[in-house]
Amino acid sequence: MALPTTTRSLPISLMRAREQVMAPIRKMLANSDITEQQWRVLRVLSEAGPMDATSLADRSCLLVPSLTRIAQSMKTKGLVTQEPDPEDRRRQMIAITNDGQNVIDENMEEANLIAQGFRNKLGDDNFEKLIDLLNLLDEESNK
Amino acid sequence: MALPTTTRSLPISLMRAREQVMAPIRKMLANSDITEQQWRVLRVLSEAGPMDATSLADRSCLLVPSLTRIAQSMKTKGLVTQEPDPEDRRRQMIAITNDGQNVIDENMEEANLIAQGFRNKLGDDNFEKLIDLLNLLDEESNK
DNA sequence: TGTTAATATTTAACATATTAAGCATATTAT
DNA sequence: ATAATATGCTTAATATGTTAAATATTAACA
Repeated sequence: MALPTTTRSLPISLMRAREQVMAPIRKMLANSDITEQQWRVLRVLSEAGPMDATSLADRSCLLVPSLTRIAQSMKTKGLVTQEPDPEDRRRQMIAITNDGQNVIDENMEEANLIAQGFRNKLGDDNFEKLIDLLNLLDEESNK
Repeated sequence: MALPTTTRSLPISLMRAREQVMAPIRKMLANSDITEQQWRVLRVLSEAGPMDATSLADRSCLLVPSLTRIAQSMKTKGLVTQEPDPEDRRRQMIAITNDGQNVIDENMEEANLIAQGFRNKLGDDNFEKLIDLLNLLDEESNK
């Protein structure tokens, strides 16, 4: 057992890969003083428009309690607004503001370059294959 | 843009896959009242023997400040010991205890079954290919 | 209509992630 | 030897992850 088994461990490899992919994104976002989670929230709202907290959490890959806090701090920063749905006052509708959209606009180009960099690193075929396999892990067994 | 781009986003796919892979492991460990991070620490110590905190953090995929507190709580639980290296008293040597090894022994079989489940889900070739691609993301560009 | 169940969100409590600062010990250069 | 630097770890501060409990609203229904 000369070489550590962690090199061939799926959880470990996933974790390390995620670190590598996230690092340049976090670095980019530090200039705008937002976290990667806040970035995801902004991107979802920018692409899909206002939505309720549960849907937003789901699409942003956040747990609902995390989103609650993130939305609060983003409201304070003026990046999003939040108000109850008149149809169902349990629902909190969250929307991006102009300032929030500006953060998107200021960073999207670089974000695309970063994504392209990883694609180039693997090659197009491998890149697509990787995403297919990752998505395959995320299917069905969610019972 | 009918379908969300997040399905083909590498960071998002990595995150979701990691969630799916970790979920059953966390569930298993809840019975032993330890976290997945503590599990990683125990496994590294069990496989590689006592080592200093920085090496342990690196091999456990933890940041050093996180390891500091995790080691503290694991000492409290009696899972590990910690004492300064006589050769260099800046270094803290951390070792697994018998109780810690018992946690490994009690869970390893099920852990292997969980890992095997994901391997079966993808198929052997895809599983190896996936790990290769993930490891490829984690190379070189670490400048 | 009043009670119960379900839904949507928030709060709480504890653990980790991340970055920066602080501290003690070692090393290096002069 | 000693001041400057580097190293290894801890502490601190803020943010998120995770699970459970609490709150508010709506739906179901006897």
